[in-house]
Amino acid sequence: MELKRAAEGEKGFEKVFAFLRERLLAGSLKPGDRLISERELATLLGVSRPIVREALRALTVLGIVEIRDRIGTVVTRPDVSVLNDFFTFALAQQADMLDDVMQARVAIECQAIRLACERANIADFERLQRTLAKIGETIDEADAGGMADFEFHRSIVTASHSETLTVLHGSMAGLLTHSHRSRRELVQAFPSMKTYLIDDHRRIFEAVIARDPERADATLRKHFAIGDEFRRRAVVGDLDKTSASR
Amino acid sequence: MELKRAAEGEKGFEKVFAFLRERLLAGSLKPGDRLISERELATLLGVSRPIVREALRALTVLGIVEIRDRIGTVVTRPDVSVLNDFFTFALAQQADMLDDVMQARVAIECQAIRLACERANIADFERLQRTLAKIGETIDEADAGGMADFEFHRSIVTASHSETLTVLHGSMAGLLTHSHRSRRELVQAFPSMKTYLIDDHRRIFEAVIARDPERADATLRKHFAIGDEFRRRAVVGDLDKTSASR
DNA sequence: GGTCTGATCTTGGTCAGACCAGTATGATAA
DNA sequence: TTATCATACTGGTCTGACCAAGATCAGACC
Repeated sequence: MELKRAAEGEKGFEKVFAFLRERLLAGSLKPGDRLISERELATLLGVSRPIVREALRALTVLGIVEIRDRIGTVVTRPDVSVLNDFFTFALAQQADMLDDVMQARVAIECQAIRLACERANIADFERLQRTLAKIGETIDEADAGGMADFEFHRSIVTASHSETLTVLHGSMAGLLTHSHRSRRELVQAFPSMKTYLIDDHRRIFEAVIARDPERADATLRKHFAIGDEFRRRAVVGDLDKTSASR
Repeated sequence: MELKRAAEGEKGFEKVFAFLRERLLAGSLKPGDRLISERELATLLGVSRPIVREALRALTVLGIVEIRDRIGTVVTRPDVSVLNDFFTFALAQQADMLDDVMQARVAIECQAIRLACERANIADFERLQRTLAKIGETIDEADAGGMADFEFHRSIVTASHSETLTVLHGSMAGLLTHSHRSRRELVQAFPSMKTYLIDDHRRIFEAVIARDPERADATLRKHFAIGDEFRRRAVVGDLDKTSASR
C-alpha cells in the first residue's frame, strides 16, 4: 500500500502529520470528531508520544484541531487565528508590508461590497445602518470612533455572505486597527475631516442600499484613496489645506 | 516585569511560544538569525526539551522558523505554504467554499491589476506578453493551456509588486488550478471558446499596457464573469450559444 | 429502584535522561 | 601550513514515569 509505504518512508513527525493530514483531507476526520488518544496514536504509528504531540500541536496552530486538556483532541473548523498569526509575524518582520496589507484589504473589501450589493438582506442593511449611525455618534472620540469605523467596514464584508472574504478581511483588519485609530486621532485635531468621514460612509451605505455594485465599489475606492491622501498629508505635516491652523 | 510574569504565568508550551513570539514580533529575532539550541532554550525557560520542540514545530508550520537537522533552528521569512495549508484544509472540510475562494481570488486579482497598471515595469510587460503568447500557442492543449492561463494571471499579480497580494493569490490559485484545467477541457470540445480565451486575455494585456486601471479592472472582471457563465452553461449542458454572450 | 458518591481508568501535560547520527570545530599529527 | 581525526555540539527520537483532572461505573445510600 502506498499509504503504508508513505507512512513508513517518512519519519517521526512527518509520518504522524501525513497520517492525520490524509484523514483530514479525505474527510474521514470531520469537524467535531474526537481523535484517538495520543498514546494510541503513538503505538499505532510506531512513534513516541512527544512526536505525536508535535504533530497535534502543529495542527493546533493551523487551527485544524483543538487539544482539550484531559478530554482529548477534536477536529475543529478552520479558524481565522492562523491567518492572523501569519500576518502578524509577517508584518513584524517586514514593516514595509503595511501598505501592502492595506492593498489586500482594499481588494477584499471592494469585492465584498460588490457581493454585498447582490446578497445583502434586510438584517445586513440594518446592521450597516446601525454602524453608520455609530460613526456619527462617536465622531469626536478617538477609540470609540475608530471602533465604529472598523465595525462599519466589517459589516460590509459580513453582508457579502462570503466566508473566505470575511476570514481574510478579519485577519487583516486587526492589524490595521491601530492605523484606523491613528487616523481618528487626526480627526480630533482637524474637524474638517469629520465631514469626510461621515459623508463618505453615508455615500457608501447608500450605494449598497441601491444595490449598485459599480457605484459602491467606486465610492469605497475613493474613500480609501482619500484616507490615503489624509495620511500622506499628515506625514508631510500639511494638514492645513483642510481647515486652517497647524 | 509583565514579561517575566507572563512567562511564569503561562505553562509549558505557551511559555516557550510566547517567549519566542515576543522576540520575533519585537524584532530582536530577525530572519536569518539562528536560535539558541533546544537544550539551552529548555533550561533557560525551565521546561523540558519536548515542550521546546512543540513550540519550534508550531513556528515551523507557521512558516516563521526552519528547523535544520543537526544545524539548528533559524528564523525564516514568512512563507506562502502556511496559507496554502490553511486553505487546503479549510476547503477539504467545506467543499462549498470553492466559489467563495474564487471570489477572494477575483478580489485579489482585480486589485492587483490596478496596481500593476501603476507599477508594472518593462520586465513585467515582457512577461505578460510571453505568457499571453503562450496562451495562444497552447490553446489546443488542456494541460499546457491551463498552465499558460495560470501563468498569465500570476504575471498580472506579480506585476502589482505587492508581496501580500502575491502571497494570497498564490495560496488560492493552487486550489483553483484544477478548475482552470477543467475549463480548458471544455475548450477541446467547443472551439468557439478559443476566441473568448485569446481575445479576453489580449484585451486585459492591452489595458495594462495602456496603464488604465479602470479599464483593466473592468475587463478582468468581465473575463471572470464570462468564465463563470461558461461554467454555468457547462453544468446545464448548454454550450452551443457561446458567441452570443450577454 | 433510583440516585449519589467515590475509586479507578483514561486523558492530556510534562519531565528526566538517554541514545543515535551527522556537523562543526579545534587539536594534533604530518 | 595543511590534513586528519577526536570531540563537543546539533537536532531527532525513544522510554518510562509522574501529575491533575475529566469520565466511568460499581457500590452504597436513600
